Amino acid sequence: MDRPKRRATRPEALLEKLRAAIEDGRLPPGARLPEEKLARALDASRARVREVLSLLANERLVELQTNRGAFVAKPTVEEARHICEARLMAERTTARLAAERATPDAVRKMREMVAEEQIAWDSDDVRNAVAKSRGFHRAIAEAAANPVLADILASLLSRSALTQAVYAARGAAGCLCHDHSALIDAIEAGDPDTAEAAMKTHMDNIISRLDLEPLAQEVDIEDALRDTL
Amino acid sequence: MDRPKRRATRPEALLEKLRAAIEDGRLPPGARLPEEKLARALDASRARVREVLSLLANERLVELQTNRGAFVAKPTVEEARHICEARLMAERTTARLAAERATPDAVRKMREMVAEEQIAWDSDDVRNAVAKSRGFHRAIAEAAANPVLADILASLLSRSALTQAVYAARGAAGCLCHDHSALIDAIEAGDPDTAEAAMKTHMDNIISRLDLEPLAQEVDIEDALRDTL
DNA sequence: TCCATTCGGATTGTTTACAATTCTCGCGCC
DNA sequence: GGCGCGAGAATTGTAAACAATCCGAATGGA
Repeated sequence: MDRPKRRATRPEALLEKLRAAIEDGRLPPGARLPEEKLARALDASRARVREVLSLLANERLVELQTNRGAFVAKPTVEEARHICEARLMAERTTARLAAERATPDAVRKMREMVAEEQIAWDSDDVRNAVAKSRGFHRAIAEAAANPVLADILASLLSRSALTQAVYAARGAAGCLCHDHSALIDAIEAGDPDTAEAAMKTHMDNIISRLDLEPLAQEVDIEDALRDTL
Repeated sequence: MDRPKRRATRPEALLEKLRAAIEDGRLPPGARLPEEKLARALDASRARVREVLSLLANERLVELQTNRGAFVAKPTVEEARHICEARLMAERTTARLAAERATPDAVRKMREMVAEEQIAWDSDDVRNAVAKSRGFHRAIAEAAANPVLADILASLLSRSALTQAVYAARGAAGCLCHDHSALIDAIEAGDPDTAEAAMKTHMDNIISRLDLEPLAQEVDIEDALRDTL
């Protein structure tokens, strides 16, 4: 019963495709998401697209405006800070648990991800490099052997991708592979404290490369133009 | 334009109603959720009910079986452990942040919740008491002033309610108000370390009152009956 | 020339009906 | 009496049509 009759995309695959497109910036923050075009592009019914959009809205990856349609979410500075804070929490715990539970196989996967990330960086394939970086963090979550925690972290990683797209300082996207290596070493050594500390410095690095201060998110028109009158 | 013409329930209100019903056990784990009956009971269209069910499935509060319908989720022992672990993480961070940021108003709300919880306990209204207990934890999350974190915790609280419904040791549901008071004191004093510690012991208490060991979740029929043959 | 208004196209929201699958109950057979 | 089988009912999955709303362009007037 595996004949190619299975036209169209299954619901979860559909969601995954859209999420991936948003995560690596092919659909940038603020982009419009017309139901019918999505349906055609993904070979699905409009109803299904609608459902997927509703799901993504619940994850705060898209914003649903009544009677106006769906848009890729565009986090405010405020929200970006909250996401970073939550992610710091999740990443630290994940690193600690991974150090306690990681199997050799899981460690191998992490190193693999970092290697692929490095290759992508070397060939200036930023999009792919950032994707591999996410893959690395997901690999850690897998090693932590807690699907609930992994889901939380995955969601925060997705939203982080959005904040990076909006607030990344010029030319400074993505992680530093050096940090990654130190992290893996601590996890492989089974040292939770060191792993957590390494993750903390890693996250500090990531956050410090964000431009959360200077952007005036919403300007008051009157204020802005008062002295030009 | 506020005339009562607004028949039926708005989508988010709908979701909230269902979630609440699941949280406080009016819809117990494993319960069937026929779309049409829900639609009638909530005065909504079937399409909308469908969408809400899909949302709740994404939160793992209901399980969606293709062609078979929706059921209130019934966490396995494994999953229950994972939820507890994740919740411990979220609660500790929340308590710490609340201690750093709580306003007098927020503290007042916490005390209010605890008081109402105590009243409910005294009148043997278990369901209401547990609900107030959740409200208390939510109040802390609000004081932590991080909506992202608050959403994560809220989701984990919902799922915790499910695990409690399945695995709570006989007659030992809910939190201990004594713990709550100590926690609030630490938060009010603005002492993050003490608050986090208090929350940790509180969570340890909650978890220790769960029966996660003895239940054989899925029995192998052959094994179970081998020596009776 | 600029602004307000209105009309048409496009997109979203909702309902309806229909197709497919599963469950239940009753019948016949072993 | 118990088991398997099959028809009917009930429920879910899907698609299509309709209604409501919003956006943009063209028109008319100041």
